[in-house]
Amino acid sequence: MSMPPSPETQAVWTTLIQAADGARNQVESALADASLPPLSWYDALLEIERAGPTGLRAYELKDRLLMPQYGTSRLLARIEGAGLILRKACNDDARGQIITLTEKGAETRRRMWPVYANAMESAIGSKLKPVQLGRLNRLLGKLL
Amino acid sequence: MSMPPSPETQAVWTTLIQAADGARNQVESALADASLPPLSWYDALLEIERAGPTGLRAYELKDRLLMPQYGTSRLLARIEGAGLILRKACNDDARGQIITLTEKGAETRRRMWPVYANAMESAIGSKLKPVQLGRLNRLLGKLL
DNA sequence: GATATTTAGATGCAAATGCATTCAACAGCC
DNA sequence: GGCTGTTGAATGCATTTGCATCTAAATATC
Repeated sequence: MSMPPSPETQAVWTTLIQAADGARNQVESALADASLPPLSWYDALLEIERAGPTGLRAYELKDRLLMPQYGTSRLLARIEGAGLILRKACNDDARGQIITLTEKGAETRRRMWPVYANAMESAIGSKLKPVQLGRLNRLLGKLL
Repeated sequence: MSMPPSPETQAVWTTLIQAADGARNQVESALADASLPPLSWYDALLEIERAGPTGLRAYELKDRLLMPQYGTSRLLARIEGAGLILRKACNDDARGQIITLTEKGAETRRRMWPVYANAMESAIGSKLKPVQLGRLNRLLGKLL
């Protein structure tokens, strides 16, 4: 069934893309200006930290980050290269690997947060009142 | 001044990024599945078409597409390679170029639209009622 | 009118992304 | 056990992006 999009739909499409790109760019440049790694590293580090000392499997990370498999593989390679994570062999599955955070990884994530948080606040929080944030979040949620 | 982002702000950040990426991916794959060029081509072709037979300058396009200069330069090179636009020398500025659409370019844009429109509708229009679209658009607009 | 600054656009190089394929290990089935 | 299909992860190759720089033309300054 092929309904053409209403003008309102088209307007939402445009502002949605622009707002998201704008916000992301602001955050990315804040991190870059502070000589910190990009956003994708933060997301990965956070998930790995959340998994605790047990660590987690690479495919779990890919699921949580909503990333393609090869993207995860390469992201992990870079992050490991920077010494922020460890990849150990997995006992119950010889193909798999267990990923854990190093102390340096935890520390990097901690240093990234204030910069990230600050940029997020100025790109979003400062632009809307709390009630509006709630409404916006509910509406955006329907798109998922 | 460094206010930490409220949980609502963080929630909006997350859903905003996810919703935008999701919508964009749906549109991009719809185009790819139909063996059509990517979204960025559409935006460029549309702007160039709007400029009419007079055409427009490359830097105007960059301003309208909110793209970095080198991105525009290369995008135009690819689109020209596909024979969808013409780049002519500019009379009043020897550095400049005038970009116009070829018939093939116009036709390609026309063929892309239904696919684009359809994906946009299913990613956005079908998920919200008209009133909600209006509200969402107004809220997103505040982020710009 | 010579010199310095800014602007339009391209490009070399490095890094990231997408796609398809690879390899090895696992799981199911006979 | 042997065979088939599936899953976890890596990688070769081409395309795209980002950054910085470059060239040439235009504009401003003196």
